[in-house]
Amino acid sequence: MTTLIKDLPSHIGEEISIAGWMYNRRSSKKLHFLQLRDGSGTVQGVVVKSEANEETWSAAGEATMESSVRIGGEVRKDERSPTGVELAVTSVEILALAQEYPISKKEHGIDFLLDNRHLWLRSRKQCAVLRVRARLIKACRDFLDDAGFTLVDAPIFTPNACEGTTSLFETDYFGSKAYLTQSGQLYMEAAAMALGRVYCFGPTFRAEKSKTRRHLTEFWMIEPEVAFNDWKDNMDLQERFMRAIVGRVLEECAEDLKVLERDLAPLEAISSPFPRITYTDAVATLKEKGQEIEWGDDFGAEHETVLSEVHGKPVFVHHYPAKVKAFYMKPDPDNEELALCNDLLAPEGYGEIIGAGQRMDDLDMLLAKIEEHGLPIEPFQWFLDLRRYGTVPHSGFGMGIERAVAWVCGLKHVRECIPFPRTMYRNTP
RNA sequence: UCCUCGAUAGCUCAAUGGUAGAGCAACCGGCUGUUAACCGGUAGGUUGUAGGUUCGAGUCCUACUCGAGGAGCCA
Repeated sequence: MTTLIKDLPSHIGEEISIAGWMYNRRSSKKLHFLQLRDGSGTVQGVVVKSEANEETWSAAGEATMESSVRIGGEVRKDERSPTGVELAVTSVEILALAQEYPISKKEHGIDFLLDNRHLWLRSRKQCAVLRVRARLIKACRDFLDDAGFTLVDAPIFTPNACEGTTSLFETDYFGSKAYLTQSGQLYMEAAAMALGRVYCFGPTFRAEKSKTRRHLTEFWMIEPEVAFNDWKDNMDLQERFMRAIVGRVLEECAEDLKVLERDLAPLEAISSPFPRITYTDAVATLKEKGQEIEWGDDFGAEHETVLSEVHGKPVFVHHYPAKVKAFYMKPDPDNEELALCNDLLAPEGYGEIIGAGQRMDDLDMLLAKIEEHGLPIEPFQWFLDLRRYGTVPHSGFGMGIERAVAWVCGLKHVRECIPFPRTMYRNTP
């Protein structure tokens, strides 16, 4: 019978057994302090030479860092322990003696840590990030499921680009070309015409040679799409969505955020309404702040940082120039130069975590846009069918999971927000 | 693709052009309560690769390889 470390406080005074790994040991002549972890938590096991049998004492001294062990002992209350309990060890069984462990207690460089990502995952902070990621994903899905959305999985192999401009990973598909998806959105538009409210959640691939703290070549994106929602309904949905998921993480991951030393104030600020500014006003604000930008330019990373710093909470920027956005964005009927789209910029310099828009629902205009962007018509025939058979206004958005996790956890780089990051120069381990 | 920076012990880093060093990890010893434990000792090196300058190169020069940060693009 194995007890989880996290459950130890409810077993005080009992003789129990735990199974896990020894992540550190501190020893003196007559004492071993075994630092143990099992994935659910950590606890200190104390072996006293005068009280332990010889076998237990020597096994405790022989276990190397990260050896897997089964430890038996009595759970004791102890005020010196951070968790309030420790284990008075009566038996130590070494399941597998670990070789010299590469990751030491001192600091390491990022290159070494990424080379040893498979081992780095065992450290306290990385475990906390993975738990926050899992909770955040669950919060996303729960929110959408409860709001009447149906999960619809989009294909990973696709015959064509969703957005023409970005580069795709090309694969051989039985002699012809196929690409790894860069968005499930077009397929969600089809699904929304069937089920009304839908979303997909899956991996996304971009072959862009981006080398920044906000980019991965493989990342996860959640993409809701809603029939009959206009661009404004869409922003309302995003705001409720963000509030729900960040709120859930604040509630359920307090311990992990503490381990990550996350300042909670910027996260708690999401409870008040998010500012909504037009692209045109945003450009004016940037000029006031001394930024170099002209109307019609897309924002750079620094522009996004400056804009989000003005408000200290997520901020919507809407009505971008149609030119800088994808072909499927619906133009504003009052000003065709503008698109009915929005981005959500996270505070603290985390940049764009949501890209959103109302979709082009008019067949002829969509045809014209596809031609304008120099895209082939044939692969898009099925997409055009959606406009031929009962087209409706619809809109949706995509949120990058790693960017959201980076912001929530207060991490500098998205590569720590995914278990095994894929970047331009790294696809191992 | 472009710009900047970097590569020295297993790891993190030092070393004015003049004998390659420290801390951590490992190993041995010491310590009755440690919290990245502490104290003493041992071992550990073709300084990323290939050339060049020099009496002498970890250090200066050239090329290459690998990586990091940023730009563009995006989530």
